[in-house]
Amino acid sequence: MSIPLPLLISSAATHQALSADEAVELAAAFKALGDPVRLRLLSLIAAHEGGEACVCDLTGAFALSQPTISHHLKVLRDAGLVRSERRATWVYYRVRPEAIALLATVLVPGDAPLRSTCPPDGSDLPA
Amino acid sequence: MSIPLPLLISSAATHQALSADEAVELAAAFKALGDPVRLRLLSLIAAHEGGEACVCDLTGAFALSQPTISHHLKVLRDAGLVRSERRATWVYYRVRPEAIALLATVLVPGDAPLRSTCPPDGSDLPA
DNA sequence: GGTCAACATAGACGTGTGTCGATTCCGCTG
DNA sequence: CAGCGGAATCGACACACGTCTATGTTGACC
Repeated sequence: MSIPLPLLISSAATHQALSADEAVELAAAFKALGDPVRLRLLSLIAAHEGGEACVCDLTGAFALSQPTISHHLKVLRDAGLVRSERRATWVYYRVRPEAIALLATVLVPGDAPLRSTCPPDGSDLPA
Repeated sequence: MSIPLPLLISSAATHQALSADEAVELAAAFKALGDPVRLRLLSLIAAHEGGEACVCDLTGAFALSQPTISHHLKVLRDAGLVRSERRATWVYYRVRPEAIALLATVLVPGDAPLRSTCPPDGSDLPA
């Protein structure tokens, strides 16, 4: 009975318009995605074997300097989209799926997905 | 057999890392979402009755000048996230659900959603 | 036709962002 | 300990972005 129309970009909990605070927080994450290099970095990390990649795996994929890649990784990490972990000489980056899933949920409210309609089973986001 | 891990930020069609061209296109859309005012605008439009709102409905929700709101609406329109239509004196804005859904699909590849696992029924994105 | 309201465009200004080269930090290994 | 390679930080610079005021454009109404 709720959800009168293809209601998008809503607060995941209430399915209402975003509050100013929610918007600020979410916009920071989307802003981090708003650069082609960072999108590809995220993609490369996710697609790399084991779901993680060290910086040396990533720098080669771009015609950019190592500090620039490092800067973009920092932006992604500050936005909460990736985690980093030092192991010996190398630093490994890994995607934080909860953060990505939250963004997707905001775009398409969970129990009214656009692409396929599942019977509501009450499952919620992991963590 | 495919999808070794929580594979995110992938090309919707191939489930592989994004190409440079895909990344440029998608980043432009995410960048448009990377501002709190634009996120709230999108949210307000989607939540408004009939799924559309005129500019006069939106300007009152912000402590910003009318030209600034107009500017943000133009950014959203240029990114393909909303449509605008003039009716008499007023211009009505409406969300383009396909565009939003595409972004969500990139974040969480369609047939391996994070939040609920549906039986694959082969349905694809509308339009 | 004149006037008014809704909305868009133009120009200006301060701040933020992406990139670089140079340097520094950290941990391994002779 | 010295040296080396991987990665982060620093400082600088050009450009993009968000906001404003002022002005233009469009359609309705007297």
